[in-house]
Amino acid sequence: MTPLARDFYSRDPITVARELLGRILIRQCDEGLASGRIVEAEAYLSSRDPACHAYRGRNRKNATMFGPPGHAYVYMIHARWCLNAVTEAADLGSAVLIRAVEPLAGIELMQERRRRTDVRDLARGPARLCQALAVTKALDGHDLTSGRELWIAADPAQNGEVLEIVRSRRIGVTSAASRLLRFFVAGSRFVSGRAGRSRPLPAGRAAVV
DNA sequence: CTACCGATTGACT
DNA sequence: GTCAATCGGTAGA
Repeated sequence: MTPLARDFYSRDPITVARELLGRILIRQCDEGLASGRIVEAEAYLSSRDPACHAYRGRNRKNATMFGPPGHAYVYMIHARWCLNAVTEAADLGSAVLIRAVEPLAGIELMQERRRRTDVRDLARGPARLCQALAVTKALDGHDLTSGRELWIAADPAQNGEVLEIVRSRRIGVTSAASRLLRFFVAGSRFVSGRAGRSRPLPAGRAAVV
């Protein structure tokens, strides 16, 4: 499982968010290995996006967002951790929030960490995913291209299949709420929020990309 | 030092 | 569907 290279992340966050879907997020630590297929991600567009933590410039908390692309930006919200990948270029502050993965390896480990047995509840949501994969502030600034501890790789089983991707408003954001910067795999049961219930698209709510 | 907030979750009706 | 607990970071006194 070779890690995606820096070039992958050195593109605009919308492209990276879309292309992260279907890739494998891998967590290796003393307890063992756990992984999942990314099925949901959101783009945060630096100074041109009021919902982005970097919108008002650099501070102590968001410093890693302004570091090199391909590094993890981990922050706490409502007493829970969330994982981003820094994108585009250093000093810009754009990133992709990884919102959900479909559990693959290490399911028992994830069940212990989450204290839940239902596989659908293990990593559906940005903070659940971090709990399942033991992602904390300790990994803030970690290099996702290193192939150690935490990284992202292509799915060897995908074989060039094309994913059907749906685009919608981001979840939970209070500013720039109307922008369609959330992407998820159509029909996946492992997507958070209003998604699994795949109804026809009420105009403006979600659109197939 | 205290007050307030949030890119959430889980329990509940 | 609703709603309150959650706690580290930040701002402000």
